[in-house]
Amino acid sequence: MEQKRADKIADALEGLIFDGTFADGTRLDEVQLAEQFSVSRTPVREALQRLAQFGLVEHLPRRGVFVRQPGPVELIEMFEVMAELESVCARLAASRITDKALAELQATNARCDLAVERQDPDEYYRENERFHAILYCQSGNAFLEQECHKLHRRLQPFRRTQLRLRGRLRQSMSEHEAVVSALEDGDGARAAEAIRAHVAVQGEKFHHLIASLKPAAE
Amino acid sequence: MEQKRADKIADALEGLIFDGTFADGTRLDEVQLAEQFSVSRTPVREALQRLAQFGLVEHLPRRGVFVRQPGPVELIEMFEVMAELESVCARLAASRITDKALAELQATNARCDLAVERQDPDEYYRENERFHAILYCQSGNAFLEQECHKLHRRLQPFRRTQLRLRGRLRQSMSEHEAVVSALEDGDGARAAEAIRAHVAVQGEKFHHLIASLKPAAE
DNA sequence: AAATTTATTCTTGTATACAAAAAAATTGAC
DNA sequence: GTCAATTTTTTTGTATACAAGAATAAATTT
Repeated sequence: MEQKRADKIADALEGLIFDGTFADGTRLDEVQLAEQFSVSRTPVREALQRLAQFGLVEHLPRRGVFVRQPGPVELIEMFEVMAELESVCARLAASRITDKALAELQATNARCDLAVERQDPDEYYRENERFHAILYCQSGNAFLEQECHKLHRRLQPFRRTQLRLRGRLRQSMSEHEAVVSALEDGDGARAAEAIRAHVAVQGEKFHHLIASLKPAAE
Repeated sequence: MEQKRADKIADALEGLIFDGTFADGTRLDEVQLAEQFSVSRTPVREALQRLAQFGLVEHLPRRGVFVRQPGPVELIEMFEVMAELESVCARLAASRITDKALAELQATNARCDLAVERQDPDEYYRENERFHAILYCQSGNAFLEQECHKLHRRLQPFRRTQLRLRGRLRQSMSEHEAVVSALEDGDGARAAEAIRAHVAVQGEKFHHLIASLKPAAE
């Protein structure tokens, strides 16, 4: 499991874009990054190409690569797709999920509950991730699972801010329970609707998401 | 819009993988491809990395890149996801589609009909592509549209063989009409179900798909 | 003769060198 | 002084050179 230098650079750059070090529209200079990472331009270029494929940067031929933060509209769209993908997972999982996975889902949810009691957002975050990962897996469709993980990862920085909303943790919990309940009953339609409502950006969440974007948009 | 050499090489390699010139498991030698395309290793490597991101080849560190044709299971999974994505498009389009787009959808379908009459599979193929493209666009979600196009493109070589099934063209046509009819009524659920049934691999299509894979699998 | 270890070769990953294109700057004209 | 044109400089894209790891072949040992 030897990771190439290019991979590590790509990960590092992804982090720097996520945490706002590189604002939207910033040009990423190859030679500058190269000496910053103490490597040649070659691995830097590889990393940038990977980021371009992931949509984090835009590569204009003969012009350079520029950070491409999603705007409000694109973000809403991505969350809509995420909601629909997870909805599909839930519907498929309703008939395909194993007893063991269902038990693990309940256990994960219980740990979420504990995290809410302890007011531990980080722990909640971890268990929440696990909850969704199980759902993806239990769709029984490995390709769908992969696609979900990709988009999930892409939306990660925006979802973290969402969890800081007052009372959001408890509400998120009850939404999880609705999903589990529907899965227990093998009710695909209900499970799909429950997870869609959980993931979709609507109501308060919408305003909070837009507000969190303001600094970067300026 | 000057296309880099690497882009052209990526496209060419994609074609060579699609048409079976490079069978599953084949190692793609950098220097060999480089002299074959009369370029250096650099653009070849860029092209290979792009193909790896698209999932057409697998890149084992320090080992090389190998053609990775999807097996039967993965193919079924991809078609399932495609069906669900298009289903989402249809559901969203039902409430978002413009009158003009609906008219164009009907016109496209009429041209499909003509192509069936003339027994012109190529013409049908083109108009069929257009039908789906309109649907993606009318979801009103540009991100979803992009994702649909990506997967659609990936599945292209496998879908072409499907259209050669006896009587498949006419059946495909009537399925299109069911989608349009539902969209005319603004019935999202019915439109979603219609397009899902249209795209999903089931019944005869399943056997034909598996059969078409046999040569490559050997 | 079989196996293990060592040496050689081959291939990938990285660095550097070069070429072409775009951006910037300087010079010239009005 | 401003605008345009040409030159300079910077930067990307490509080629080549080098280094390190993996596969293979050879040789020595058991």
